[in-house]
Amino acid sequence: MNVSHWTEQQIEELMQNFSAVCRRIGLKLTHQRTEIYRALLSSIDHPSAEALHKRILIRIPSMSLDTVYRTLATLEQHGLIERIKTVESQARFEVVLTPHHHLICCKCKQIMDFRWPDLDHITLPAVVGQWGRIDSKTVVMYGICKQCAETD
Amino acid sequence: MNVSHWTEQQIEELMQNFSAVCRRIGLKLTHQRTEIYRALLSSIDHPSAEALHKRILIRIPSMSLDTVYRTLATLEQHGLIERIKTVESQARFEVVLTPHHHLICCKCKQIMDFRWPDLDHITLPAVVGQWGRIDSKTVVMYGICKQCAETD
DNA sequence: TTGACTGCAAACGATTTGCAATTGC
DNA sequence: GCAATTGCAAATCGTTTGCAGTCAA
Repeated sequence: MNVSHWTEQQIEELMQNFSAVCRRIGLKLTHQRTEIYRALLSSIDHPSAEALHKRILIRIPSMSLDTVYRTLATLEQHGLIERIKTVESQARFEVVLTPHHHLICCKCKQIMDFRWPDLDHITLPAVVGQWGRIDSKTVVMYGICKQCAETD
Repeated sequence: MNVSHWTEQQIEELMQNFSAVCRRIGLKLTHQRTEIYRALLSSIDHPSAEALHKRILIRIPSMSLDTVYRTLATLEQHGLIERIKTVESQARFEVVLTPHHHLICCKCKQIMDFRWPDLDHITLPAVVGQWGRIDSKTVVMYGICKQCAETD
């Protein structure tokens, strides 16, 4: 299950809060749902749906992978968890230009490049240096581009 | 095919350069390979393999999707094109914490969070403001973590 | 009781692979 | 001529969906 951000007691408090929120927004408190949330709370390593499922199976052998996927989607919809932001599933390609960053419009999915030389000059947080060697540093910004905002 | 970063003439120059590089590194200059590269050069919108394939089909109806995938992989291996960096194909989840960024180790695929308050204070490039409304701003850094670097 | 939720199995989309035929060098 | 490359079809992987049974409220 690996180490968590939280102590056992904090986890219990957060689970209480989870129950309260679910009740408030009308999500049924099923065994599966609470266990999926607890497993994610108890994980520090950003597990994938499948990794999370494997962990939960140890405690609840009947848990199905579909339920994990569906529950993660539900919890995400209600803002209880976050999918780590990336370009959608399809990989996209580009000819190598100079280093740059990406603006992604959540509506039209278009990606715009931009440069940000200042970013290369500001000091990185100390933890980054402690972590290891950095090969690339990319900012991904999500938002709504003006065209999409206007055609709303 | 949509607008390109380049003029017709620049594209021809870049194609010349492409041929030279392929010859140098021992990649055969097949019709498909050059057309895939040209199509990508002529695209400004970060197409997916499938999108690129559709475009090429107009000019070369026999082009197979597999070849597009394979060629993109080959060109990427040789550093001629870049796959836009994201977390690998699998989506990963986390409980909502405070805003943070990600360090991803290319070897062990582990993701580490870090905060970077300074980033929130520096001014964004002007183009970003012109583009539209920003909802989120995430830095993804790729590299090799110390553990992996040591066990090498 | 009843609609929300689950498990199962089958479908799905993006990508990769084995293989035989083709092509650049 | 030979190895690299291609097209085809089938396999794979992560994820989603239809459906019938189950369970929280």
